[in-house]
Amino acid sequence: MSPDEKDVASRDERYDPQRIETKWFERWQQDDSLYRAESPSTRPKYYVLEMLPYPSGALHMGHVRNYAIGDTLARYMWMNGYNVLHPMGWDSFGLPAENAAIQNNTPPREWTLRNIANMKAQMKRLGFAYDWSREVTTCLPDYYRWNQWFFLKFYEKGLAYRKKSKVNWCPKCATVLANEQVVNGCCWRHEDTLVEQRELEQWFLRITNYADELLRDLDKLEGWPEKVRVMQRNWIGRSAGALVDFQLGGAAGAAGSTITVFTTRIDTIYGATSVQLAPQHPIVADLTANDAALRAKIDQLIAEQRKAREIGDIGAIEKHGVNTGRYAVNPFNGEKLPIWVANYILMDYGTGAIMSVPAHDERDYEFAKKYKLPVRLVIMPLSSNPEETMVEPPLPFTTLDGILVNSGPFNGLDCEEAIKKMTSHAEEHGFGKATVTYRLKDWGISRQRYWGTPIPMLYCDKDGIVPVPEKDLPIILPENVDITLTGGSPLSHVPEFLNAICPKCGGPARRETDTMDTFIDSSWYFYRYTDAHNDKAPFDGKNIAYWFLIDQYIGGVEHAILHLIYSRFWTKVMRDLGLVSNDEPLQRLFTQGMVIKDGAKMSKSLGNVVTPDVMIARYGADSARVYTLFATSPDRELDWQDEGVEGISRFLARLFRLVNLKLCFNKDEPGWKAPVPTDLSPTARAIQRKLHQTIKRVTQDFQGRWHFNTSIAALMELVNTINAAPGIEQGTPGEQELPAPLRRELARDLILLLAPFAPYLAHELWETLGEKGNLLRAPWPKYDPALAKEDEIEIPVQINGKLRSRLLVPAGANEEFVRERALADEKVRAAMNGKQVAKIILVPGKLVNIVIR
RNA sequence: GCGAAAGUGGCGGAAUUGGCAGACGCACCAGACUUAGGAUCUGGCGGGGAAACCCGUGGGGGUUCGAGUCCCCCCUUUCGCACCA
Repeated sequence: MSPDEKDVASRDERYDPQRIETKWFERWQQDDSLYRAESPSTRPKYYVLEMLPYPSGALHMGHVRNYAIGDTLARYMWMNGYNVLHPMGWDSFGLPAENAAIQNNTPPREWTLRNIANMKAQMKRLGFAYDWSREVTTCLPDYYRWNQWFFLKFYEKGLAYRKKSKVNWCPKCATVLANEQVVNGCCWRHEDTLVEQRELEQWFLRITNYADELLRDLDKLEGWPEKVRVMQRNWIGRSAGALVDFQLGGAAGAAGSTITVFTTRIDTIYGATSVQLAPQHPIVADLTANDAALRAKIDQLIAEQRKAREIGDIGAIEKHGVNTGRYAVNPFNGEKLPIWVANYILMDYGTGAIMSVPAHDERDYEFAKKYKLPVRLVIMPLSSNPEETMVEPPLPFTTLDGILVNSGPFNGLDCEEAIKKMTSHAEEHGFGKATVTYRLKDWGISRQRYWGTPIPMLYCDKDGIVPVPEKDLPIILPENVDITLTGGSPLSHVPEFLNAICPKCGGPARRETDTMDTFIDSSWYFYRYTDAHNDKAPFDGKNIAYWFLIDQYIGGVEHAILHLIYSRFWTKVMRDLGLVSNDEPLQRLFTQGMVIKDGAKMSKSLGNVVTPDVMIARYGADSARVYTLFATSPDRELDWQDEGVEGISRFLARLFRLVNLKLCFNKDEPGWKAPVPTDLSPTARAIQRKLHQTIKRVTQDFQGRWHFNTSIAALMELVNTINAAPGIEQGTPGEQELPAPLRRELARDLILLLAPFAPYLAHELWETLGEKGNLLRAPWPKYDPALAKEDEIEIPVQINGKLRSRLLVPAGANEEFVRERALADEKVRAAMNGKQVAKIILVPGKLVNIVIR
């Protein structure tokens, strides 16, 4: 063989991912119907969705992992005959585009669209099977016009309103944030930037109208991780209790005004020994009107609260307060209680005022001890021993397992009953009522930024707030806006946008110049995928009826209370608008783990970033994809190791050579397409058994826990097993231990099992094998339980629980046989050393344990 | 502080229900082929020991014929919540 010939041969034998992937990439580019979902269709549907990315410029490994999981699942479902909807889009409004525009002097639209083009090319190169005919780009008018349309519907229903209030302001973003976007008092985008409070007039969506339903329906979401459900439950923070009015008394002014407290424990009200106000409580201003010294002390409390918020540990600061010298009257017993202002009372929860019951509340107890306020026991614990009922508990005693004492007419009631009766009592006498408070607040959606959906509202001097008529939608976001100007929203500096005509009176009107929070875009985008080009409506209900619910949603857990609660809210409103009939959008949610390297999140500053482009160039897309699935199970954190990708690349090369050179070296050989004979040699039979066991394992991984790492390990085992077959190296049929039909079956099923994980290589080998049809529509292989079954098994023999020997017995061997073989075993006899058998534990097919004395 | 998840070789990780701990891969060691090897193949690879054996799944106790798996206490890590009245 000349050197030239050798080179040619070695090139063919080598797994060359660049050659293979480029070839298929080009073919797939030419056929945009490959991954198109059928709609309408009578076939069973499967809607699998990964969270759409923000087009930041390039994909990172977290994206690759997320989309590899979804793509693998989508391909598996296709091969199982489902009509799969697997779309992709771009969450493309948002602040980074504006920042980039300022830095690079590129308009946000241009920057964004360029990033989209780049990331879309990366996705295609990675072989992700998306139905691009349904692509959704939220920053384009054909999408955001429906944000505006929805906004008008919300407004008609009273679900969108404008109010002036204290709002979260991020100085770096130069805009308002929703409560959900504030993390530990800081901006979710700028973790070191403390959010300020500003008084602004803003648009809000009434998500609190749905608080109860959002909470209740969490119980229905059985396909969601419990972790996410707990986070949403906490965020909604429902708390049932009562409001009670305390009349203000005292020497000066404001007589007759009241302080309303919120309590969940009205049953302890006879134990109240003070009233505590948040330092920002409005009535505090009256109380301090003539007392500069007191005012100064209260300002100090406010400063302490702010400090605590900065530290991020609100619970850890010392409780501290000041006595105002005034008192309030307990409406149940007429008692005069001193009014204090304290740093542990929060203005943004309940009413910002509480009754302090030291005997039955941790915090009140701590505070009362510090300031020597009286502690009055009003609940006695129930004891299982009736003789001991009246033993005083250690304080504070905070549970509901007790009965009332020192509580006038309510003495003797148990706590639960007392809460009901005392609430009614307060209602009947007009000084209180049952109420429910939530931690969830209405969703503030105004943003003082340019790159977002314009809010379709007008301000007319004569008619006030006027919605833009539906026929005038979309309100187009103007181009060529100078976004560097300060003072108000960027759009307020654009006269041709700002100035409009009032549709009611025809007079001049001003447009709203704030834009919408981008979480609106992602709250309903997955409905748009079902009908992406509809220009009459956001979507057609027919399509929703077929495609919804989304069968599987896959993304990071960081959106547990942002995107995922807004999306649920949006669906419920759409249902009440009659647009959809489902109560929830997502049947199942899967949150994949983060990708880290060297123990830390990949980041430029740490220099530990691995980019998809480099991985593709070095190993190919298949290796990068398979590695992200093999390194660990999808729900866990993935610790990236470059050597690991190397190992996967070697595995794919081994598989390539096995199929290409050893299993189907000659497709014309006689009997190639014949059925697999039943009289296989023991070696061939063992390999056939391994094949069926592998099909079983991989199939079960898809149906169960999605532990694709073990699926891929199973494929490796299969490849190793076949490679170890005697004579497999020989390129001539006569010397093969494995008959041609078995080799064909092995190759075929191996390729099918590989197809969801490594689509490029699978397609290449499918063609090598001479198969014509679309691999994505080829049926998933079925295992034959009879062929998967072992006919001889190894049984460990233990003596007193310690392994002493192993027996090789036929699979169905009866107990007596196994017992005798075990007792006759040489190693066992030696280990028993003539001792007496006390007991023999025999687990059929599993083990023998001989207990000796 | 409260709640959840996790802790297994040098590393990533297997071990669906209590039944042979360490599958699979990486790294490493030895060998083969080779002008060469960062290619490929073969073998080895938890610790101790010459071996028989002994020890070993964060630590301590328990249940069981048998525990990585179940129960109790403790430690560590990650995540969530955190004066929510």
